[in-house]
Amino acid sequence: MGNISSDVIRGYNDTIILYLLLDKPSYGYEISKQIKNLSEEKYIIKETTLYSAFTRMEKNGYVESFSSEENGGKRRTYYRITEDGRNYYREKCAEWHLIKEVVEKFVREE
Amino acid sequence: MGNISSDVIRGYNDTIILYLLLDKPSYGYEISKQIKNLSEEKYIIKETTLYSAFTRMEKNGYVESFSSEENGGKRRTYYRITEDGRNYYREKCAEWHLIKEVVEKFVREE
DNA sequence: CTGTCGTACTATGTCTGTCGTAGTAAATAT
DNA sequence: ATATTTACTACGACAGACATAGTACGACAG
Repeated sequence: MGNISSDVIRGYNDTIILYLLLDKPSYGYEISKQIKNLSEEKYIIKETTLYSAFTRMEKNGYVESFSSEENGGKRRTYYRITEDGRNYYREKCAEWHLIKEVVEKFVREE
Repeated sequence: MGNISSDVIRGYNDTIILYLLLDKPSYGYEISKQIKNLSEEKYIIKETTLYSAFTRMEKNGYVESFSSEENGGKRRTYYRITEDGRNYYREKCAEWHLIKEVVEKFVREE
């Protein structure tokens, strides 16, 4: 339905992913499910978007990856948030409040 | 300070511009001043971003342009919002409420 | 034992919007 | 006379999202 356009969420994909890594490491498929569930199907991140966000954030030092060989199941790449990642997340949260304030001056309510 | 990154405002430039055209036609320089003032300097749109938004939106039929030769001053290109533009603006406002709801599930307050 | 579905990715190339840089030119202020 | 403000246009670069496609393993049904 009233689907979210990629341009409006664009600035927040990293934030959303980092949020889901705050408490424990996770991996692509799980993250994508959590986004879908937490947003109540309102936002479903594209696989390519998600995985390219991981590589980008690893390059920027916001997350680090490790492999799970064990657990019998399929091989997965887990990501763990770093201190830099936590700081970046906090900055993005602060920025969100600013953005909200600004955009709402230009959105007519009714 | 904590300046707004282009990625987060990206999806809203068109909306912001259209908002400022709702009541009367306007032109680049004026729009850019109004964005700056209304946002209390929190968001200053880049000239190139603004003018390319105009051309894009004209192509999409959201605005139409006309020239002011008269008035003695410099030649300006004015833009007037169309019916399609108004509809698009309304859709974007609705989307904003959705986005807000979604993003706030992933932003930690404190 | 075969095929389909769900999981868990990787690779590649395209598109769009923003931005950096630069330049033009008229009007206005100093 | 010169600098600043106004009002754009042109061009090229870049980053993030996306479409499309492909790989590969495990589970489970028929």
